[in-house]
Amino acid sequence: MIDYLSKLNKQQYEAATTIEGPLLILAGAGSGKTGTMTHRIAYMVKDCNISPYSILAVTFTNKAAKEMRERVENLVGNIQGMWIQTFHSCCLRILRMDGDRLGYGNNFVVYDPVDQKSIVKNLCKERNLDEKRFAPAYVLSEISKAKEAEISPEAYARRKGGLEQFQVIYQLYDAYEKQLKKNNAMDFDDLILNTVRLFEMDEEVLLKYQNRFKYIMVDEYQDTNMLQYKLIKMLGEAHGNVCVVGDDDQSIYQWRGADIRNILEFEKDFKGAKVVKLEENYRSTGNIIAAAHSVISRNTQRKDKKLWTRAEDGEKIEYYRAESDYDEARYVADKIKELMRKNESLKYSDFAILYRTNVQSRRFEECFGKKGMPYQVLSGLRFFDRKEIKDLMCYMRLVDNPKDDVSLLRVINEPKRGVGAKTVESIQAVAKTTEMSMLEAMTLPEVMDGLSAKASQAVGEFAALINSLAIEKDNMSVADVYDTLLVRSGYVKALEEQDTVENESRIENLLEFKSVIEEKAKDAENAGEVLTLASFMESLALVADVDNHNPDEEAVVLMTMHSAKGLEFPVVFMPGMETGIFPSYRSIDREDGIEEERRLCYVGMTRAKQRLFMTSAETRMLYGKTDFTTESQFLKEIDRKYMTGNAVYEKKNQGMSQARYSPVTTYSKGTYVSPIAQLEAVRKAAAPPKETLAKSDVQPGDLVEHVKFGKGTVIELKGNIVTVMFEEFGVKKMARDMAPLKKL
DNA sequence: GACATATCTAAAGCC
DNA sequence: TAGATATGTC
Repeated sequence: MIDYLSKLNKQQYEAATTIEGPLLILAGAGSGKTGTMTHRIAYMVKDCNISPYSILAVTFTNKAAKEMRERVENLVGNIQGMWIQTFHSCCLRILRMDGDRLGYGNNFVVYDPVDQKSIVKNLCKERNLDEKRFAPAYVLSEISKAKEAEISPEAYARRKGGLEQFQVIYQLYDAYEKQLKKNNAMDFDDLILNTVRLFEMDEEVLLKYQNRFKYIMVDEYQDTNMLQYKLIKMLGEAHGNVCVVGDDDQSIYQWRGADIRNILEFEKDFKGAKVVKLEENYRSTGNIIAAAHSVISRNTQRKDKKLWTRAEDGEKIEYYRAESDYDEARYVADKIKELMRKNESLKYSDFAILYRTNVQSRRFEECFGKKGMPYQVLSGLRFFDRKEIKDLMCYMRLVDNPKDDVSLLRVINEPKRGVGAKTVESIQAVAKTTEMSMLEAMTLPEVMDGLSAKASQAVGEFAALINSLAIEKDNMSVADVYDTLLVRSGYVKALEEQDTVENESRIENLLEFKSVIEEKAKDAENAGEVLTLASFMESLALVADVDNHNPDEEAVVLMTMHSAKGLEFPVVFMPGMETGIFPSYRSIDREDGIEEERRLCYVGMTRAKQRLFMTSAETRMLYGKTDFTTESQFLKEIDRKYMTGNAVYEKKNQGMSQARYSPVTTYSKGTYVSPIAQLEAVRKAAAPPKETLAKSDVQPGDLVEHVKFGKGTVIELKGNIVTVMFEEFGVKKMARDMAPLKKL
């Protein structure tokens, strides 16, 4: 009678039709998790007469939220009033509506990690702190950890005791919080933390949301942290209709603060919880599932469950021990060609190479490039983290809010316009005494008079550009503001002047960004609105995924196992199965570290639908040094029955490489010298003397030779830069800084 | 202030 | 090795 549910298996059906009370859905890899969740929502609306308005579904990524929204819409049609959101966007919405009680203006801005870093950097500079001991990344991770545990700066100071190190961090944490408050800004952690605070402080607000969201669903529950757990707990307490979906075996983000106890102890936290296990896998062959199980079952901290499949056993997993990292890449490339020859239905995009660290992509890129095989690398760097995008966003943010000193600092000398540290300091000093924003302060005579002609002109033009746009912004489209900034800031011109491949791609990215603006403008138009600069900035605050994996592109996919979570490919390669790489050397001395690596291995293996290949290399170049390697323990953990290949790992492996993973700490004259620095020093002493080439010695077209890079051709001379293209790099790369060059 | 050179360091990345 | 950042030089 309910035909849209007829495609579900028994467990899926049970999960989708259990609506009242706490429910834990343990959804194994490839078990039809998203389908079950969307059908559950459809069932609520269509068969239980639950208003979409009462439903809250929370995910971690925009992509997941978008996919869920689309699939639910397909099933039930209009879902107006339903919240399908990421944790952060959900909290942002709540805080915009009801956050005034916390003392923030409701137009607060959201600072991303780049902003956070620049604030901490400035705080360190003001205090003249050692930038090694108090690296921004370290300070921020302490701050973030504290916030996730709801530890205030004062509590942090008390808890960490009197150690000077932590006293300083306390001071920074405290100053950081004050600055954010002063700037009317929140960071990502604050979005969750402040929502929890709001609920704790104002019962009325909490009640409002408890009454509204009578049915709550949480995706990827194994990835929640303490604060997110608390948020859900508070919202769900009144009615207990909390359904969480996840897989403890796929918890691979503990290093990012995820607390696996949330899923392991759900039944304790939510009394009377029902548990449904989705254990039938619809993705992979029998051998792949069995092999993956033989690995993951070694973990001690996990819920008891076992994936199974009706599919055939399929081919065994193939293992190849390559001679070197070069040979490893060659093997993979040849294998892909061979498989495509044998099976005409296979396309390049059916193959994925899933590695542990991003640097591993390099060998594959070189090899694929040489063989003319198409590939796409999904790197860790997100579109909106790219420098040029971030720069332009800061320009726009500054126009939108001229008081935003954080953004101003970022772009005041970007592109280089002759406004250096000295000038910036003098502006900051005046801004502080007059309590003005830097933009206001920079045109005052007391600043201008102290500047050189060049600097004062640059400062004047910069201020005029921002101020005029700030006045005109409401009469202009966002795209026009953007174009004006691109041109009048001189940003594009600066990129064009230095004609390198990198800059070309920067310009491409800036164009891509414009199409993002135009897209948003169109969306707004369709909704009968006009896109304002403010709403555009707002919509970007929590968005990051413009360059996600594009399955339609005819290319082999290269990415980390982390980013492959949730995806699937007919053929998967897992290279670098070596101790130190996978499992990572940073994790091998802790059992919980190894367990997380093992889960990652499980995630990688279960991405494969038909074929799975694992490889390792006897020698690998790492950090500029070639070393012998030891095979990963995970290879040994796979039951022999499911695997073939030239495995040599049963032989005793002489642990030649062990030394490099347990670096010796050496102290000389009280200063620490890292082992890598020591090696570098030795190598440098042994290096041949440099032959320096003056710019006047060559002209474009000349053949030159570099000690390390080999032969190349001079492309151009500009300023003091000699740009040489080296044969070995092909057309793709150019190099600068060519001091040790010999003319041929 | 801008560019050149030296030095250091190296995991994964959601919002 | 290669990128990011600190330091040095013009």
